Amino acid sequence: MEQALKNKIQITLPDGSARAFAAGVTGIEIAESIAKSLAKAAVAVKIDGVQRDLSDPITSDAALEIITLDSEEGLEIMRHTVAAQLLARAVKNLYPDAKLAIGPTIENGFYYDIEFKEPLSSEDLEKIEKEMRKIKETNAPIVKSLNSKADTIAAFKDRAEPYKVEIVEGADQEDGFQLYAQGDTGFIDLCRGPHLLSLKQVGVFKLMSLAGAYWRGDSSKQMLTRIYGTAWRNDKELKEYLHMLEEAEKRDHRKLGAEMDLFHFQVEAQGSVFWHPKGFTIYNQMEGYIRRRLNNAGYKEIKTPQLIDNKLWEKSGHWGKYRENMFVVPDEIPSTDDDGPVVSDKAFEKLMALKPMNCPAHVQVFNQGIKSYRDLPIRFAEFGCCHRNEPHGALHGLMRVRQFTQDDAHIFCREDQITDEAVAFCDLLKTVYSDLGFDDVKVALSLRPEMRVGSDELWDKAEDGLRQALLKTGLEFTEEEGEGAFYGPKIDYQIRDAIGRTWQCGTLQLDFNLPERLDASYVGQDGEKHRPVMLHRAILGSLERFIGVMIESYAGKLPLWLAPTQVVVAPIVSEFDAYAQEVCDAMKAAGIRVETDLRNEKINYKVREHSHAKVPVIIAVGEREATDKTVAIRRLGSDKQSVEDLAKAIESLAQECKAPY
RNA sequence: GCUGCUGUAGCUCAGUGGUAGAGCGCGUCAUUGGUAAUGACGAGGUCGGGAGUUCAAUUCUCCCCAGCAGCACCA
Repeated sequence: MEQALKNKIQITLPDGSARAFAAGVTGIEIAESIAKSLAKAAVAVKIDGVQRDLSDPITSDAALEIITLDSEEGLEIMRHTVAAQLLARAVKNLYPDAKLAIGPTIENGFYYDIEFKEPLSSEDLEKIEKEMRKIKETNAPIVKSLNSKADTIAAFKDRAEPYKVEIVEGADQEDGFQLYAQGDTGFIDLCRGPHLLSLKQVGVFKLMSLAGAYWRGDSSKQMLTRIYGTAWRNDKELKEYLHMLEEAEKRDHRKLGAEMDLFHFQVEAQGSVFWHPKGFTIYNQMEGYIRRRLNNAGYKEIKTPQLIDNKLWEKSGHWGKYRENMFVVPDEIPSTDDDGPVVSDKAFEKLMALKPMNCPAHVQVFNQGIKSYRDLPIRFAEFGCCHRNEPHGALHGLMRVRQFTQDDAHIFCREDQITDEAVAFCDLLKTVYSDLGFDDVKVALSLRPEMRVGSDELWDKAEDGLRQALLKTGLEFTEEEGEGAFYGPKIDYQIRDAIGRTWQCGTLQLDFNLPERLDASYVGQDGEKHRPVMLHRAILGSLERFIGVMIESYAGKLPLWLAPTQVVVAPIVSEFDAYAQEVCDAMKAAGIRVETDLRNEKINYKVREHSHAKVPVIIAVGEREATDKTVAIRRLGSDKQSVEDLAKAIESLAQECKAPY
């Protein structure tokens, strides 16, 4: 009796029901006992919340959940199997010398980092994919074994897999290394699992691209070849995913920027934007909108120098920590002698740098005159144009440039003002994002790192100040231990765009360091000198990048107030050019950005062209409209027209075309 | 910066060891038309830059530059 009890274990299912099984029962056996269909759909189990293989014996009472392919978790496990079993084995079949590194899953797919003797081409990718299909057809069972450290190392040394050896050697466990084999094919892969029971359960997959990636993400280490792939439950899902990728490509701001004639780049100013009239209209609208918001929130706008002597950068600490990202200029008049050097050796004794940040300059403004505790908080805003010497490979359209303008501001305040300032900032940021169409904001509070300046009391106060501010604003947030900057804790804000991608734009950073280094102070109530706390903050981050995000999120169809051309007035026949001009002039007078299209083209052609150019409102005027003093309005994205009285239309459009603030 | 791929007309892209082609756009002319392409004709290119192989290179080889993807870095 006692013996029998010992051999029985209680398995609790997610619905709360419990069943008894013999100790050593496996997940797949339990699934089969519940329903055959469940066993068929099962890909893994969760035992007490931990993912395990269906074939793992369960030896003690446990809460068990069966993971099926329908779930996101199940799909991820399937992708993992495609990477670690199909892709890895296919590569080893075709390239026996290839060295496998790691093959995790990522959003929408997976990759595998592998060292090849020769670089791969896209034809190789097709070859590998073909081989994967062949392997999948074998429906081979996937069998796991548990091994000791020594055995595992020996197995991979035997197979000349140095990366696997390195992984195992670096692991702190001594036992229980999981090796997955496919039947008796001789293929094994090290993996934390779980994996499918057999290749039979694999859905559809496609290899997507090749890229380089450093071993262990370290740029000083070996560059491996990364093969990216995607896998889905069925063809329909794969098709939808590929379609989504196409859509994202269509929204690419670099493409839309060229099509819509907003901006361009050229080699003579790599990484810097040439704004065209239409693009700069958007830029100016954004800047004007933020300026009004900041002004209303008690900020004072300033403008500080572009070129600053390196002495100040030395004091601020940028020279030591940030110099490789700075553009440095000798302060000497260049020689006009064509044969000689442009500047003398001596010129390098006096250097200046284009500012990569505005903060040290803002402290200079703060430091003018004596500040009293009564003056605080002081909020200096600047549309500061910064230059950063970014690695060439990092440059990416408007998203990553070498010259950009921040909607930057620095708040100088007392320690007791941190929370109020942070609350005010969070509120402002929420309002701005909402005005711009971003209501999904992810917030992270980064707390003290190991290496830091400032006392623990100060950090306590600062971290709690930010935490209270977030709670007060009602923004949901996560806390990231150790992720703060050495000079203070920070809040990072990520917005989610129309197709679900996230962008880091806004930030609020406390700084205990810079006021100290640049000797900023105010006179307290006690008549003594005190250090102000400095808050760095931005909402858009960089105007360039944010406009890029707006273009992609709106797929070029910007809100009316931001559209470079808000209205085009097109006569149907040239007889009514004069009326079109009259409509245009009246709208212009009402503050609308409006143009006429008097070209000798059919109305169809004009509608098509301006629709492609993403003009939000097209007004057609012909005989009827001219006679009745009306306009026929057509909105972008609709093929309906509405005929309205001219004066009324101007009034309502003018209202609609206004910025949200 | 690293790895790989790419570079042909304003744009999208064919193509070839023997001096280059399409569509769109652009220009001219005709056409005055009611909501996503009117027609005809025409102009446009040192085939990214440099070197090499060759009788001959846009095509093959090497170097450089730039763009793209990813990595690393980051607003």
